[in-house]
Amino acid sequence: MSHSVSLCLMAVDREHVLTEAAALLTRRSTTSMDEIARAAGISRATLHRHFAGRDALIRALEEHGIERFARAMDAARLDDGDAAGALRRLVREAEPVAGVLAFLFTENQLFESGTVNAGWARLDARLTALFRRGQEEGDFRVDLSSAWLTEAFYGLLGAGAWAVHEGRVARNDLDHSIAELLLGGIRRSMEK
Amino acid sequence: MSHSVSLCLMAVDREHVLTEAAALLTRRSTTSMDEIARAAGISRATLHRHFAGRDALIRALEEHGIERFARAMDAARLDDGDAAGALRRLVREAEPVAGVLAFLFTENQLFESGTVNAGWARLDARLTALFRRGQEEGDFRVDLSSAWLTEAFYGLLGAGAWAVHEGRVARNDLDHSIAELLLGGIRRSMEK
DNA sequence: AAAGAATGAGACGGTCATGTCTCATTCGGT
DNA sequence: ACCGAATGAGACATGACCGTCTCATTCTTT
Repeated sequence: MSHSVSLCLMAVDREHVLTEAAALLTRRSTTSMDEIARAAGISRATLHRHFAGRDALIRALEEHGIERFARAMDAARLDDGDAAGALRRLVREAEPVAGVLAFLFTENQLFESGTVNAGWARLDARLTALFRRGQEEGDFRVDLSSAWLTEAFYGLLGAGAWAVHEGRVARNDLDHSIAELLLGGIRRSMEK
Repeated sequence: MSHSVSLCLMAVDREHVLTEAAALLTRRSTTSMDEIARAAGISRATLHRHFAGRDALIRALEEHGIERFARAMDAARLDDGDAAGALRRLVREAEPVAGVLAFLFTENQLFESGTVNAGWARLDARLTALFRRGQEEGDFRVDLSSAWLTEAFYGLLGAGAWAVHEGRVARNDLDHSIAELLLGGIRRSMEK
């Protein structure tokens, strides 16, 4: 019975292909299947054997990105300690996924088929819950809606990933830059 | 001599076409020339008569967006008063251009022809100068580079425009949401 | 070594958007 | 009313990409 073996190999390939695809598509969202296949070191035929089509590939990438981001949330332990610390941890953990996330966001708009992955709602809910917790604990300001804070989080994460990719921000500074700007804003303040 | 008249009409059409094109392309960056033409109320042939091709249309859109953003900067009087106030004014003035700007950013990546419009550098310079002024006047924190603040500004502006378009943030709150988050951050602070 | 699965290479047809062209029509100025 | 410019409608060729297929080759397993 070679099922388990072949499935295992396919899984490995799948992971690798998705990684390469993400790297290319975040840079240029119109990358062709041929380029993706070549970057992944496989032929276009094999790529089509693993993913029914470009659509399916994007969907798989979406699933993968959602799962990675969910894992980042797990690793950040959003419910532990104060909300600010949790947010800092989340930024650090989510940074590697930022590029894919940004791509999926803009791409989701392209999919006007209406079938949005339910995973997004779960992620949004967890993120919104974090902001709301910070507000309820008196740590975060309440004049900015948690929905907007969620959007802003994604926006800054994407902008940061892009800035690093363009060489305008050092990767080492990224966590600090994003988290500090989000938490403290631009203005200099004496306390806190 | 009917030159002046015809040129005038073409200019009017051009403006209108660019507006419609911007509206469509910000929503879906792969909108076809046909759709753009129909939205602008002209035929595809006429669209091609005004703009040499899709490429030229995007370039014209870029020029238009850059000029609008430059005008927003003028209107915001970046050099007047304290930097925070100037930033607030800029957010307010730049909000209508946010969607186009966001589109042009992601699209510029698609143009890997290397020929980036020099106008971007001028905008970046003015924006960076504002942040630097705030830092030098002791108003803005100095542990975040002005380059990063510039990127973050674009990122938040784009995220805000998107959030409004998706109905997650009220348009009336947008200026306040962006400016306040940028200036003060998420955290609640007693002073300032 | 043999059998079977997976892969690579490439051909093929189909779709879609683009860019160019022509021709009839309409609009505007004189 | 007339004439020229601008437009609309549509045909046409081109090119890119996609999805599918076949066939030879390579590897994996037994």
